[in-house]
Amino acid sequence: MKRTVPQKTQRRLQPRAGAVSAVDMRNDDAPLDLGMLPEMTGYALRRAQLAVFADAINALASLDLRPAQFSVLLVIGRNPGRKQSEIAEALGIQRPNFVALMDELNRRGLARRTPLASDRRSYAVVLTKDGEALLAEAQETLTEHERRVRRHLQDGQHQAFLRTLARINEAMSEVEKA
Amino acid sequence: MKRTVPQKTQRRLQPRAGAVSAVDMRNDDAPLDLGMLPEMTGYALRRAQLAVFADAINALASLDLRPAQFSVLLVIGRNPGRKQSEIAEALGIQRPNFVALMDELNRRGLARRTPLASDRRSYAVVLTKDGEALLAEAQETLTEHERRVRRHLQDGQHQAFLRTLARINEAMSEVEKA
DNA sequence: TATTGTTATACTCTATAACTATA
DNA sequence: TATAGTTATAGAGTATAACAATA
Repeated sequence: MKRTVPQKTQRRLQPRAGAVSAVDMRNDDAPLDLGMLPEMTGYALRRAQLAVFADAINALASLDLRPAQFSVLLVIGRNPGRKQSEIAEALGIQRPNFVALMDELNRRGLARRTPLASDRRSYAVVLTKDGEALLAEAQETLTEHERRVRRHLQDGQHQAFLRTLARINEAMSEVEKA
Repeated sequence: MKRTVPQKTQRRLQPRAGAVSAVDMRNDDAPLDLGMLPEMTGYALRRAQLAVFADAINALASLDLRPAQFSVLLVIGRNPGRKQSEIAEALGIQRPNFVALMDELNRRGLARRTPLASDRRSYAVVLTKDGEALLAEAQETLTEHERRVRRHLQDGQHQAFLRTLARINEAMSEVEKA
């Protein structure tokens, strides 16, 4: 299998004595240039969100809860007796994806579906005593987590920061519809 | 459109002769209570990140690029000849997951692997002409996207905002190691 | 022994179509 | 016809173990 002319993939053959290509002259130790990425709002938002979530996920793991499970417990606890689809919508979770989530909370004895007499297609969802207790623990755990996050924001700064995040969220979500 | 009775909120029809459970007495029209969620930094970060990314994803879709593909093109373009594993690490992408990403860019003629004479285990990755052209287009597209995002930040505010995001990212990433 | 690229695999999250039983 | 819950499924994204070639 030998070729004479334009090798199909341009394989860089042997060093060919001194024939160091431009590619090989680079400094392999320098940190990579990320270009415009660090100045992009979305990139910065994503990195910060992942870093904050890593701490929250780790904290909730001690209760065997993931963030989505916590948010479901919280919203059911705050709105007992609402329909399953209302809880899902409030959290931006699609109805089909909510089923397994709810099944798991039910299996663990944390939440229950109860038939609605007024509409037999629907279920009202409520927390069990165990669910309320676990929710209370999770809220304490996440309050500590939130303190860890806010340690890195100057006093009073986090209010303005949260407002900015909410404004971006609302404004960009509107654009989305257009 | 007047009504004599303010039943708007109490529209639980068919009270069914006292057979109404506590669950059924709720106001089904009120927006749900999200509890502590809106005050949590991580929740606000996530919502904002998703909203901003929705716009970026939509913008990049016209070039048949996803955000991860754009970031790979960008970092290769800025650091031509680097090893595949270096590009992946700079973007926080695990080596096994980078393979299919790189395969796809290669299949589309946007990037190439070229053998490294100095270490025959490694490949240096570079953009093709097509890859450079598409990268340039994508950067223009995302610069417009970034303008749309910053329209919602007061003048000069976005610099402080980006710094805050970066500080949170760095600080929380350190904690992570501990 | 350690590292690079790779394969295989698995689990989460998300998104859509379509079924059922009700309304 | 339309809606609530469900099933099935598919696509990304992400994570780890292990192998071959090479260092």
